[in-house]
Amino acid sequence: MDSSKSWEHKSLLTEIIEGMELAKQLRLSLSAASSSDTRQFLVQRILSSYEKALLILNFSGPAQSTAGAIASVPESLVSAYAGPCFDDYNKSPKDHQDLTDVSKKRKIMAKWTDHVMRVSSENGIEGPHEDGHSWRKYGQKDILGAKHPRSYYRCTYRNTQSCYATKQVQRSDEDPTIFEITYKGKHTCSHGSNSVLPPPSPEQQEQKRNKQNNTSHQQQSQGIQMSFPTNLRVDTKFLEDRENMASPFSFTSTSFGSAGESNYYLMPPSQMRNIAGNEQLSECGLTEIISANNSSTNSPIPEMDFPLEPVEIEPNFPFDTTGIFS
DNA sequence: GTAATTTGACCACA
DNA sequence: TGTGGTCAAATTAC
Repeated sequence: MDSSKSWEHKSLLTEIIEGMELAKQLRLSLSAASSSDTRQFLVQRILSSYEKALLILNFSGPAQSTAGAIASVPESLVSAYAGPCFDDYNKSPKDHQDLTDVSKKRKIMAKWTDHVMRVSSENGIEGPHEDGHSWRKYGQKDILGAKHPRSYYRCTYRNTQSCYATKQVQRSDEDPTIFEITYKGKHTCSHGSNSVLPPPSPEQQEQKRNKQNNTSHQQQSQGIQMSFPTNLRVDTKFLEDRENMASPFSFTSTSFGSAGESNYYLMPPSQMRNIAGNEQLSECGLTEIISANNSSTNSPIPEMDFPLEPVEIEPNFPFDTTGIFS
């Protein structure tokens, strides 16, 4: 690591640690009935701190570090962003036609990629991700050069609501606890992230079948929101810069809908709201998601509730900074 | 009984 | 022709 990288690393750590400290102060402030001005000030400071950290990431080389952070965003978030307006940018009318013509098989599939992310399961169980959508597995294929087969999922409501969203899940060769997930298409069904409690994902169902441990049961009974801090960790390696992204993220709506073949997200909704603004995001259907995320502690979108949950800012929160920023 | 998963076969693309 | 994506019958789970 050269000196500039080291400086960035240090600055990032400083900003993130400051954000944590401020969040703790805010928590104390909330419990201590301090003035709303104080709280707002703390919130502003927290957001500012994270903005700076993200800015540093943005300047410090696109694909590696920032993409790593992207992978830390729970799939649900990314998937949600990928929803309403996420994929029309690269589909021609013919593509839309083909989507409804199953006999054409994979004619257009090569151009379908919406976004790719990697999620990691610390306990190694299958299915580290839950995105609020209901998926049905329709195939599995051994991929040349890959140690693990690739699984293919489509929306459960493909037939009933003509929802043609699909995803591919592949276990990483290097780290079997990491899953590379590729989303394709958009959800047009009404059973997505807005459902009160989504049906268990195929991965969760597999967990149930395997009965590997009690954790999955606890996750299900307690709500999915708790599964992120416990089961997911930041995948610092993330994706290679295969899409040659000029910038892995920007705070404008373009990064959500028309940036290119693939899109990578690294920000929790709260950050996106703060930086991008609701007006722009709403074009992609983000407002609904974000407001839901912030509107209630009993969010109907449990997996959206990750940014400032107490567990996230506990002192023992697994800030694996060596992995994040290396 | 219904829904989801598995898996071999088929098809399109490079 | 090999590979990846999808189909669909058979199987399994609930």
